[in-house]
Amino acid sequence: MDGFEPIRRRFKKKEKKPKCERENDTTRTPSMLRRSILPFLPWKFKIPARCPPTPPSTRSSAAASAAATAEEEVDLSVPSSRSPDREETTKVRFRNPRRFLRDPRVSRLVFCHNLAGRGMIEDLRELLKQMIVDEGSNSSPTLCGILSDNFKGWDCNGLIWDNLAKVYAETKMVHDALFVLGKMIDLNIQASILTFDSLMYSLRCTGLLRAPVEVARSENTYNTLIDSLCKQFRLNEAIRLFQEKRGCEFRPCIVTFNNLICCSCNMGYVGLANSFFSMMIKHGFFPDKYSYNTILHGLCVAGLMEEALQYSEDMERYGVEPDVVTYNVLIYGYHLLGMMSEAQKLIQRMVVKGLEPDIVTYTILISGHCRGGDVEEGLVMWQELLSRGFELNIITYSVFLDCLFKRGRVDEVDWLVEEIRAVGLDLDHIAYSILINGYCRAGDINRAIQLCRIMYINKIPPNSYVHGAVLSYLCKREMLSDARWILDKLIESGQLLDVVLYNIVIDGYAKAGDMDDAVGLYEQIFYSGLTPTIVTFNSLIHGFCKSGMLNKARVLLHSLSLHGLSPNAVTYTTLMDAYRGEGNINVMVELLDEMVAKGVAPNVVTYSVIMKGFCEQGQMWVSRKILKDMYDKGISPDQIAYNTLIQGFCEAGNVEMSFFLHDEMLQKGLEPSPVTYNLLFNVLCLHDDLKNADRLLDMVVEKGVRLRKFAYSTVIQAHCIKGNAYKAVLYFDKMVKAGFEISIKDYSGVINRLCKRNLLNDAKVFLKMMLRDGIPLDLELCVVMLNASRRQGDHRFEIELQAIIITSGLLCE
DNA sequence: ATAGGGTTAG
Repeated sequence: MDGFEPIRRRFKKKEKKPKCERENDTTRTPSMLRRSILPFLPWKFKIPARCPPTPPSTRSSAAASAAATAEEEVDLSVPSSRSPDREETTKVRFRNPRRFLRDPRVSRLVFCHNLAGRGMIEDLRELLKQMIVDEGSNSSPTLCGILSDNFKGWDCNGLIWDNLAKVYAETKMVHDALFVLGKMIDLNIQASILTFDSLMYSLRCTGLLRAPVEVARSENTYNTLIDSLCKQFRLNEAIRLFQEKRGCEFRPCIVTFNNLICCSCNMGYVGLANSFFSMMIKHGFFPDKYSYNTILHGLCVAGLMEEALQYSEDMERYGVEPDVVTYNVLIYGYHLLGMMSEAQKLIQRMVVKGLEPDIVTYTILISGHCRGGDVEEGLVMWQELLSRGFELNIITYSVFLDCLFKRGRVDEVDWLVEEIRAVGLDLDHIAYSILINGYCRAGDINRAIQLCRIMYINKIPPNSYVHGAVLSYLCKREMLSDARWILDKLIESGQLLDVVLYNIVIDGYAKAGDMDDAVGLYEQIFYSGLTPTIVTFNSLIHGFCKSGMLNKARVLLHSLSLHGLSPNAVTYTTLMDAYRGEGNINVMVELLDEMVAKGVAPNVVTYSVIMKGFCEQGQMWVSRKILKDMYDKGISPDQIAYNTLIQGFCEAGNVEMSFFLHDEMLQKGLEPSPVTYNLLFNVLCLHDDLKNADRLLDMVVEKGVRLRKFAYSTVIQAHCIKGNAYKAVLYFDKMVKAGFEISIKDYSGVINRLCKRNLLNDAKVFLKMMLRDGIPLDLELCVVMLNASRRQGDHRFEIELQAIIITSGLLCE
């Protein structure tokens, strides 16, 4: 009975595995555990007393075969279907039970039928896999013989055959799998699509791909085969088979067309999907809701909203009613384009049509709002979702977790994870990677690594997203040798790595100005059998620009086509920014022209770079015009675009225009950023307009805007310079209350300026605050105050300061 | 058989 223990535990808790990691995953402990347990299963058979075991000496092969004709009834003890802890007895008829029940293969196949009967398919497969491993390759004739001789007519017998074929396929014993499949055809047992899938997967690198076609040539085989190829993203082979066999050997069905459309879309070939759509109509099929929804999805993902809407109108015209999926697909399309207002309009339309938004609709909306920076609206949606009583799933929770991280609300993550656990959901590999990415970005590498460990414990090994998060963390902190060490270890492990991981480290080198290592790693990409992407080149171009090798960068731009790559907006913007940095506006504009000529659309960053370039040349009004053009071109300027222009006008001393742009931001629904306020406070203070600076500060704080420390200290120091010590103290206090960490620099900035204006008594107020906060004096600040006290003849303070200098040992440093 | 979540570059 001992051997049952781990198995029994499995009855109680069913574990879920991420779909994509099911295949090929041999490191999962449960299966290793099970594999080591299963051969020792203490399966008990009670051989009837009237049928004593044959003494070994009399067991000749002749006797055995003679006895094999008799059929006898045997009692079998099996775990009870109601309670796995108990056993129950089943009567089974066998030909020659003595012989067969001593054969472990037979007893295991009995167990297999028992498991299948109770729907425990995973355990069934595990047991079959163990048998196959024990028997080795070319064991299929023996096992098939036992199955067909003794188990014909048993319930679930077909299931055993099917899974035997599947497990052989999974164990890469393809010849055995094909043998079983052939026997199944003889016995008229239908093989499942899952089995075909497994076989196809095992055969994909061998020359045996045709084999299943040879053994299983039913009307439906080609459809199954094409579906299976589509599921494995082997579009070329699917199309080849479709073209070769269409008309003569099989008639495609609507599902096959839908699968071909789906696969084409998933691989990014929407045009091809369109052709299949037309071809389907030519074959006399009416596209159904799956056909429409699938192609709509493909169009939406490709950003072709207009065509998608066209299809959705056709759909209605031809009497295929759009359903929730249709609307969700369209809403997702708008989400991808960042057009959440259009998405909202669609919701209204679907409600008018009597369709209720479901959990997927809400997930898309929350994700869209949070990604667009409107977390408040995301929260409203989240509340609505909760109030509707939907049962939340891990995807919805993941979206919300990601929102929290992206808005820097890291302390709220814990309770959400707590809630996920409380409702009985398990974190999956995406949820983990969101957490790990979030913690890495928040700088909490310890939490991230702790989560990696938990992933291993839960048998969800960290994947490329997780490795990428850790590598980015290290690269951002210029811990490049550590990043490289990890990357090398991953390369050594022999698995084909995601080129993104190379990109991250190459970018790290480029940003650090280490172009030798950047180029070295770039070459390693080819050694690893991978291909660089446009991101790889953009990082290299950025690196060359940063190192002042602009010509090299430009040459790289023009060599992209040799690698089959096209420059994108980032490529051009990087180069344009570099030439701008050198004050070479001409080349910047030249590159812009080249970019437009090549059909690469400038984006909001490109425009910001151009505006900055013109501002730096004193042409603010040209920049202002560019900002207006952006609206005409349908590109919404972001905070950085406005800040760039505001900075231009600030540096030109045009306070009025700076504030005009600030107001325009608010009017356009764009929340000014902390940088916007830094610029505005700075320009007011430079122009001695402290009245307005105070007013703005009070107003903004009142509104709950979180300012940077720079904004406070700008105003405080301006007051010091003007000698408004009272105001300086007031705002210093507000800065402290806002929770900023105050250092000696903040105090010395204030004290310096007060001393310069001979406001020694006010300087003393700050000195007291500073000592009260436990911040030690430094020599420089002492000397400043010492000189001021001498100038003002404050001998007492002078002596006090001298004493401080001597007793604190500042002179010895 | 169709829909929703996570990495890299300016």
